[in-house]
Amino acid sequence: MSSFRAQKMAKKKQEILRSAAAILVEKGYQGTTMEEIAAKLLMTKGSMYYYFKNKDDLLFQCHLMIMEICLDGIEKVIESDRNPIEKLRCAIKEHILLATSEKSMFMALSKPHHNFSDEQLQEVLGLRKSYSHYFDRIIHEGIDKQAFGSVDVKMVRLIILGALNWIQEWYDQNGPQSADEISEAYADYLLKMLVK
Amino acid sequence: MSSFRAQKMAKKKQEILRSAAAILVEKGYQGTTMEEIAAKLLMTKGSMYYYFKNKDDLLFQCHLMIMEICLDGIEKVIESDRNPIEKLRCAIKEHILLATSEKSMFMALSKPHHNFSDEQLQEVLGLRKSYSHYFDRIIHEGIDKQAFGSVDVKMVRLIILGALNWIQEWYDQNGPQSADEISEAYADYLLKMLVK
Amino acid sequence: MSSFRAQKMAKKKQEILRSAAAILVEKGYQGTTMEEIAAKLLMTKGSMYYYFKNKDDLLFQCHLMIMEICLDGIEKVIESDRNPIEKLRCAIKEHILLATSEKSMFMALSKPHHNFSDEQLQEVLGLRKSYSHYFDRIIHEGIDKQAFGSVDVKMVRLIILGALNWIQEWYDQNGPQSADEISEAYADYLLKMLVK
Amino acid sequence: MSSFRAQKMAKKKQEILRSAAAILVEKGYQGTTMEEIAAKLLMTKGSMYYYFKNKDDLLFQCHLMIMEICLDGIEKVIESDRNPIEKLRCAIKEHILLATSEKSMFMALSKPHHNFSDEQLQEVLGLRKSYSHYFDRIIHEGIDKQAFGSVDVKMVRLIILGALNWIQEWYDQNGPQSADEISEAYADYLLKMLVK
DNA sequence: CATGAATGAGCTTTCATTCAT
DNA sequence: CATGAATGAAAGCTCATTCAT
Repeated sequence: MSSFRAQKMAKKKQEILRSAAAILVEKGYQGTTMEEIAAKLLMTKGSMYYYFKNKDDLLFQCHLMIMEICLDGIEKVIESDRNPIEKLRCAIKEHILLATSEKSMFMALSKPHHNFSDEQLQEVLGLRKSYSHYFDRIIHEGIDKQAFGSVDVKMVRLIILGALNWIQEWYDQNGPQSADEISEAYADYLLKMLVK
Repeated sequence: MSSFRAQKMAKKKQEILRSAAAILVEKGYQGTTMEEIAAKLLMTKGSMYYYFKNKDDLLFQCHLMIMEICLDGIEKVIESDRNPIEKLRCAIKEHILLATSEKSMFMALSKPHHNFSDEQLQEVLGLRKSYSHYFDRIIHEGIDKQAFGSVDVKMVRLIILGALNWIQEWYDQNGPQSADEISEAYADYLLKMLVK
Repeated sequence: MSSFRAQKMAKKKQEILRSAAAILVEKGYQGTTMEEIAAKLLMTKGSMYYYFKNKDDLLFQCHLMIMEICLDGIEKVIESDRNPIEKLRCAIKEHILLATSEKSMFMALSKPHHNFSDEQLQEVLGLRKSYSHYFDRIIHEGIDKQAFGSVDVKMVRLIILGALNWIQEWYDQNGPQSADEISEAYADYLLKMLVK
Repeated sequence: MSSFRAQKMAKKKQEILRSAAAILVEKGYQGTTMEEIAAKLLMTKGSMYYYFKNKDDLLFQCHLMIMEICLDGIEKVIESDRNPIEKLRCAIKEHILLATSEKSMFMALSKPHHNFSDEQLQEVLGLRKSYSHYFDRIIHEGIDKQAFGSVDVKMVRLIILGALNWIQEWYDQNGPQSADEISEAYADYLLKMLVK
């Protein structure tokens, strides 16, 4: 009943967010206009405001949605019964696949400080931290199980995430390398930093 | 005489560019206003247009300037008589130092495609390619001299530059780690991907 | 049957008008949104358009309703068998009570010229004129019966109505003076202008 | 030098304020658009923002300007060596002349609470209170000197100001009565409330 | 009848850009 | 050369209004 309506609204919101994410990743926050987002969905500017309070809100929800997808992905990896090496390889692959196919804007919005309210910022940073922690956990596990050498966990994680997020800058859907090949190669090289 | 004038103008241009770069890195292209840039230099908006055709031009020159600094840095490294391992270590350190101290916006401006004219874009991409090639040359040299394993040069370079450029996202001047320490650690870990 | 429906509709209309009047008086015509009016009645924006053609119409009907109440009030006073002094005193009291309790927007909407159609404007002005005439009649009656001095009727009426309508600007339901006390005092002072 | 520029800017500001005041009085805050104000001065919307931070600021300065004019007027009356009756008569005349000729919006903007920031509101209310106090002072003086009966000062002042402010609602520059005649009549009648 | 959803006109505001002085 | 001033295009946002269901 009312939940039906609510669900329909939620679907529409998701649709908008998905579409908006692509543009936001492409052009950045300031470079994206509400009109553009609307036009891509054959809507009008005004209609967006039925679903989202304002541009900031839209961007924020975008962030949340993508972060959730990312977190879902890595949580499954964490909970699997793979060994740490395989876990890290999977996490890397997953991240790259999201970043290339789903237009993930994970951590893609530089300096979110300038766009979000304090409250929103806290939530975004919290989720980012969660995601980072999952990576740290895998690395720690590897060290404990002596699969990895005793590295500076935070540093290594920053290197890995940096390398992964940079892919969006140069990845070309029609380029010579498939996302799969890239992720395979990335996983191989990055793991060399860790395995004994 | 006219060269005197020209030199004075060049100085002023440099001054503006240096100041603008800092703000541009902080707030992004669209988030930075001409007024802000002018205010920081105690100028007025209008005056900027004596030195630069328009905002895009300013951004473009900014890019050129920073790229030149970066290229100067790596060229010196290339021409030194260090071995490949030391060269790569130096290049990494140099890049990080520029990225943290000089507020380099090297490659920091994502997707320049949207702001530059075709002509400008070609020049920027050319310089970026030059910079990349220098890294590639060091890696190739390492492989030839059997200091590095036979890696996929382009892939490894992308990983390295990605990791380096990400530093700007989290680096905090007042944080616990100095740029020096970071660069040391980064160089160590990244080299692990390469050395046999 | 149809009269039953009609009656039910009329009731609803009244309900809406009463609620709308309060907000309109508070925030003015332009400051009041259809949504606000609807929300206060737990309706939706769209539903209002079943009862009223548009916002102007709503405002117009609002005016009519309130004017009718005011006119009813003063007509009863006129028809009573009080002497002119008592009639004027009553009329003043009645006006103040309406203005403070019932949130009368009598003449409260300044410059209605900008919101109403010509036709509507004529009707509103007509009713306003009627109301004014009732005051004039009382004053004339007082002069004829030598209860009042021979004043400029229109001028005195304008003074009285101005003083009365201003009350809405400063009246505070929780203030020290009750509407009753205010009306008592106002009547006393205003009558001093008239009585010999 | 710089004061010359500043003075020129101040002049322009005044010019805008004067023009804006007229429209604001006519159409109210929400009904007035920046474009209208600009158009009347053969300017463009954008230019207004060179002189005023935003619409609220413009309105606020408008208020201040008019209040200052009003206060100047009544201060001169207060300081004159007239007797209380003449002072009150002058104050009333002055107010009416301002309200009719100068398009005074003194206290004309109903419910300023909805448009001003707390800080601004305090200042506006402060000035209003000052103006009111001047009237009170005259009335008190009259009572002390036994020119007036012992009336409720606040009440009488509210009646007077209400009557005066209402004039804007019906005054017509081309009407039969001149502002002078009106003010003469108003002063006469209103004083009857006071004199013994 | 009522409403959820969509629309589009209109408003405030920002800002790159221009130009007379 | 530098600047104060002006401009206009474009953005974000609001809201009266409509309409299929």
